[in-house]
Amino acid sequence: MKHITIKDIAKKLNVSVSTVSRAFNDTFDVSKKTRDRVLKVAKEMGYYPNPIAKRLHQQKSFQIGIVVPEFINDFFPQVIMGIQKVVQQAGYQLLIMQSNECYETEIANVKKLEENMVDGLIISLSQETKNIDYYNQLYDKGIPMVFFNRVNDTINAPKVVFNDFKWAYFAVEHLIKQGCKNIVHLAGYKHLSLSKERVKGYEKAMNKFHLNFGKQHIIETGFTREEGEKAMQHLLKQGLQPDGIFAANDPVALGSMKALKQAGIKVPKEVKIIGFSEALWTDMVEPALSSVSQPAKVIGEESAILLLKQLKGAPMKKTMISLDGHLVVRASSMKDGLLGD
Amino acid sequence: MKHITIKDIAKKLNVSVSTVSRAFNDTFDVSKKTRDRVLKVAKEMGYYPNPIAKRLHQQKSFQIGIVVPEFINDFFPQVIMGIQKVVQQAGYQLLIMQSNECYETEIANVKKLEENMVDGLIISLSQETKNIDYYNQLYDKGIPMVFFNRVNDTINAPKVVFNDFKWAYFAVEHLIKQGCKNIVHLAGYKHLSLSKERVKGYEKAMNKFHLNFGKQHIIETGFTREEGEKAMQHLLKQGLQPDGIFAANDPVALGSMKALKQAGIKVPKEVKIIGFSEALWTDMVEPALSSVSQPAKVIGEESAILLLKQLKGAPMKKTMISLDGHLVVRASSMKDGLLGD
DNA sequence: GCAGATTTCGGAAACGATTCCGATGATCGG
DNA sequence: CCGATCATCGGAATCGTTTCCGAAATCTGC
Repeated sequence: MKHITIKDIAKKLNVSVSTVSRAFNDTFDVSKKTRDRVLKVAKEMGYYPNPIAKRLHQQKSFQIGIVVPEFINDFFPQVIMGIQKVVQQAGYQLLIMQSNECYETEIANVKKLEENMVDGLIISLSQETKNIDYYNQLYDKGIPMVFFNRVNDTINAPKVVFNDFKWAYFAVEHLIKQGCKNIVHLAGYKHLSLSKERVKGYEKAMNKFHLNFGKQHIIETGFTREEGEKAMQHLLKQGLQPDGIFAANDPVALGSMKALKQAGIKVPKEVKIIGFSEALWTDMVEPALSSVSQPAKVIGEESAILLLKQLKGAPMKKTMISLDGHLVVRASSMKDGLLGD
Repeated sequence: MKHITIKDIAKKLNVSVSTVSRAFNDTFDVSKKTRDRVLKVAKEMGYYPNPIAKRLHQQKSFQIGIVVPEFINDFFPQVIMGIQKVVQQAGYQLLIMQSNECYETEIANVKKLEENMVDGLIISLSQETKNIDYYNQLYDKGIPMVFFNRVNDTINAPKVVFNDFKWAYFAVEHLIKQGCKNIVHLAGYKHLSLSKERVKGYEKAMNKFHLNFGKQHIIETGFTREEGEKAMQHLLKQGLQPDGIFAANDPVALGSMKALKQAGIKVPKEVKIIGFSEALWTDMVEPALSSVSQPAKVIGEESAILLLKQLKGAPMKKTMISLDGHLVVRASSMKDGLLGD
């Protein structure tokens, strides 16, 4: 029942505990003969070092705190998988918390992680979070940190983001090439930098093809299906029917699709739709939803690598890694969609 | 930069460290006056106790290990949320690992958690896992454990499961009441107890209404959409067209739905379908998929409560908690589905 | 063969908390 | 007023490991 310690081995071999410790840590000042003896007996007794004692002595918890807005949708779990894969090899553990898109719980989570003495933090901001003073204070105190995806312009710590601007541009360009001329952008929340970037990408594509009709074609919706549905219904009620929709994410795209169907408007024949973020169910709906795919796992891996560098003491300037994805074109945005009705 | 310890407070107040410790732990042998003094200064200095030192002394890691097959789909993340909610209040942390449905990594994960000296384990077995000797050894050694959902008959530790038998029965009964007479069950994997239970529920309902045509109506499929699609295609090629399908889970149900549509067979008019587990996208497909909803979060909470009881030293007999869900009836299984085509 | 360098190891301090033991001073009853 | 109880606190051990310091023991060169 009781755990075998370094002392038990020392007693059995009539050596000191320091010798046993040296044998395990492979230091220079222990003879090969005694080291082999120690290792052999330790294996026989089923010894493995107590990580808690090690942590206390080395003044390091070997734990990394993670705060994400949620993890019931598939994006964040995939990011976390990427993080886990990288940090596990370096001997670190993950403490995962979720803010539920709420600023107060987000900060409370970070404080709880601080009390647990995590060695570093990886964070994705909640929708609500606008004030990031606390984070900048932490970072300036020297605590290793990385932010991903939900970031903010004023953050000092390094960031890993998706290239929202570029891929929003490609998404809209794709719609235009499929024949759309009157494209509406159902945007998320204005204050998030990812929304800003996507709006910029939308505008650039529209300008390039001389299709820009101004800000009334950009509608702030939020990120849920219900909000997408309502926005579309509102638009139709006003008598405005676009022929293309670029949605902030896949649920919003789906919501707008439902509203169109209910109004008897055919997708993709009359209106073409493309979403964002590549949810797991995009090819299960009908017509199958085109979308922009983000490399969630890679985002996690890159974030973890950046954090590990900081943990090794590497000086980290205000860096930002911007990752690329790819368009997943399906029936909902095709000129002559085979599956469309 | 450096962390404030109990010694710093002791020095500042000219008392011993033991007094400071007593003040925090609220023991009887410290005067209220000095306790208040200590607490006040501690707050001023921003002190909080080092959890690692506490863990070392108390010979407890305050960590709980979790092993699940995967967490990119929504079921397991929801369970984990339930666990987290309960254990966090009791001061425990979660170390989450995934087996990727592979027996070897599952065992490797458990061993890694042992080395990290977790105080207890919560496990959901992989598809592959048949041999559970290692788990029974661990449990007999006295390590607190709870299994959930993916369990096995020979496990000694307490279990928390969904009442698959009962709700499979209700699902099939629902199809029968909607007019189905020739119902096929697309089952998962035979060796899993949840599949066995669902088969039993299917059979009981069929027997009750004198509709049982034997084992050829039960087809082992696995758990993916592709497998559901193939199974259905195979069935149609044989000239066998059921009028109802009870699927092992939602992806399999969706796969069969696709195969039916491609063959020009109308859902739910000609064939009615019900799935299992209530994936997030069930109301996004068309026709919306009926399903059996499992209380994932409650499963997590109950598992955590059972584990905490063991951690407090409560003797735990071979118990099993069986939870109920509810039917979510949508268009895919309705006699006169409004949304059906 | 001996001074000095080198190898190898034991003892003890340290990490930050808890807790047992004993000592001091105050208080109380008779 | 004095022995005994009680409240309050300091000192030290403890948890399991690492690491510094110093001391043997062996080895090197001359």
